[in-house]
Amino acid sequence: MSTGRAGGNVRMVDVARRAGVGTITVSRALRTPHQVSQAVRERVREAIESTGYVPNLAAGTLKSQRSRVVAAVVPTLRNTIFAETVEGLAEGLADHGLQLMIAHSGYSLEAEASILRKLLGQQPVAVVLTGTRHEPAVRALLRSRDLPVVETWELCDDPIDRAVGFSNFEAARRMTLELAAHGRRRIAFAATPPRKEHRAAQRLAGYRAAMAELGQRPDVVTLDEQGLTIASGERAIAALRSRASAPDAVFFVNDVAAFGAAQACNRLGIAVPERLAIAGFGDFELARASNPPLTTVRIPGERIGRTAAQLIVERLSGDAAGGQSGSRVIDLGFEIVVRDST
Amino acid sequence: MSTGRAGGNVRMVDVARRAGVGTITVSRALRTPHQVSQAVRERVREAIESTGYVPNLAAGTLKSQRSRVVAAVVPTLRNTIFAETVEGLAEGLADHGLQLMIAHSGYSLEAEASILRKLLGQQPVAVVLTGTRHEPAVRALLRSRDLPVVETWELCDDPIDRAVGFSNFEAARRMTLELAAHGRRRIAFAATPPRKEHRAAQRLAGYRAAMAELGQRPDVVTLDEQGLTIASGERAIAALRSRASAPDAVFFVNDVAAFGAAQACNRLGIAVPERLAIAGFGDFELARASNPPLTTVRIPGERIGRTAAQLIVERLSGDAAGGQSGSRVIDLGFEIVVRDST
DNA sequence: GTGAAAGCGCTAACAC
DNA sequence: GTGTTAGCGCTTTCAC
Repeated sequence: MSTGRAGGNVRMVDVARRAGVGTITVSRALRTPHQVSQAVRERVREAIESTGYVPNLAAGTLKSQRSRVVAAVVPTLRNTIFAETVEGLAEGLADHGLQLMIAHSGYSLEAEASILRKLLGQQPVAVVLTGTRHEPAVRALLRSRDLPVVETWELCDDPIDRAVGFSNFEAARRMTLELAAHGRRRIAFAATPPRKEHRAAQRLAGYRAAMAELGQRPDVVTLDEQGLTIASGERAIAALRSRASAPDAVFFVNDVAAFGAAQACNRLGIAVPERLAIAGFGDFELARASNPPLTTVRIPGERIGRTAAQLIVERLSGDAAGGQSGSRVIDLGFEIVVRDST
Repeated sequence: MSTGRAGGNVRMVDVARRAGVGTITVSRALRTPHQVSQAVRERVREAIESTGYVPNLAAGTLKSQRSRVVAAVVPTLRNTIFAETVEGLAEGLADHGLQLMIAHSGYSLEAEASILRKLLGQQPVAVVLTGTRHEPAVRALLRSRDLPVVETWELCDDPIDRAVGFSNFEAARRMTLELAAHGRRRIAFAATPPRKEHRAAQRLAGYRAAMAELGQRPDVVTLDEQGLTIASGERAIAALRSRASAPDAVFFVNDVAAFGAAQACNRLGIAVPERLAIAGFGDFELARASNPPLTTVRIPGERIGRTAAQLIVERLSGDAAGGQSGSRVIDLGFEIVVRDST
């Protein structure tokens, strides 16, 4: 392997020598400038500039037992909604000099566990996970350390440390009741294949709960394995047509599929919302662009990230580990957005 | 700040003691297992398991001057297309035990430079950048080190080290000529606001070149500041209608805006492609889902990432730094996909 | 406000 | 195939 040489081989001593100070002064000028006199600070700044010095964080991390890295695991980056959370998180952290290290698990809990183990080797100061379902080893691993951990996108009675999100169950339940309140009788739910994703499963459960409250039989269509594509929504409509008893509303687990469904209806001459109401989940831009625009559930993707960042910063700067500066679980809520598709 | 204690405080010595070997043997069992006897390897494995040991990479990095981290800077993660590149890259690297550290620049070259400086502190073994336009300081900083650097998404005569991508100029030029070949006379181009993104600027230049070849006057509509949203495409159509001389084709810098344009046409009763042809760029799923489906340029987002990973791995495992195992610039090409919108 | 000495936990180099 | 020794470049601790 080629070298990847440390710090372009300029070391802190080199800067110190050039500035005519000790290394510790350079270190302080960098990390706690207020502890260094104006004049020295300036000399150090110049020395850094002229040498092109970049601190070797590995050394600092090793000595101080504290990196400036936060590790995060998301199912995928391809889904805009996680990307928003990640950007919110990255920005919130960067404001405090923390760097995000992201890995994706492909929705596999096993992958999550093994990735996390690798990430922990980087000595992160905090960990952000997606969801509240993890391998038992993950909880153990994280709890045994004195690390801030934030679980996102779901709520949870017993988080590893903190959780920020909203109730997927409640959101789906409310949307289902909303459809019923608007006079829909046979409300179907278009779900992802079972077990794939806990958040999707919770939405399905919320739908089932609402149907039970309404005294109606649930009617679940399963979307393709392939996942949440526009095409899968189109195929779902095709599947529904070949059924004996047609629903008068379909609630999709995701806006992307709902959009595809609306497109398919347009093509097939199925009047939306007259003959079939369509609802989605996520409030992506697609929902507004759909024809007709989709009724959906708006969820606070970016705010989840920002809030997670804030929790981490608080916990890191707060007094000792357990600083209870708020609840362990933060519910950012959701919003039912009614548009013309229902 | 709370501690974020190293390796859950189990150190390599602890594992070594438990397995009845020296630390170096544990180190080897982890990194080069074939150098350790079967029996010892097994004892070490057990010791690691029972102690819950996680190696402190900071120490290894410090000593070996080589981390297992690759740093990447992308403009944004919100754009699916970069997300694909990032996932391809992450997967390609993970196969070789390398961890990706991503940061986003928000399309700002200054931000890119300052972010990169921070990332370099993490002692990455390689760097991946988006685009080939950077602050001069970035080139200098990277060249002064002996690091594999891959610039992506564009081609370039003089890459910092390696480049993987396709010609945005050529792709746009070819699409424009394609539209002309299909009989379009007044071809407009819907561009992003100037200077924002070099790749978009190159597409505009390709369009202009094609128009010059055709002996026609270019007609450029500028999309909203806000960027590449469906709504911006809709507004572009509105803007075009209020013009004296209407184009008979619009080539959008991006599928998302093109999709919005097609929607707007449907709403306004502008026949696509009869009265107005619409072409996009990117071949996102939206392009296929559009009504009519969009003619567009397909670009190899994920392959760019995979190829970048491969180049990095090659350069790292190859002989000394300069190992010329291929060209410095890899053109993955593009594909004009003709659908019903033109 | 500044410095000197010690050592974080690994791995390279060299024994055996 | 395995162990010993030394030291990576910082930051902590303690002194001034």
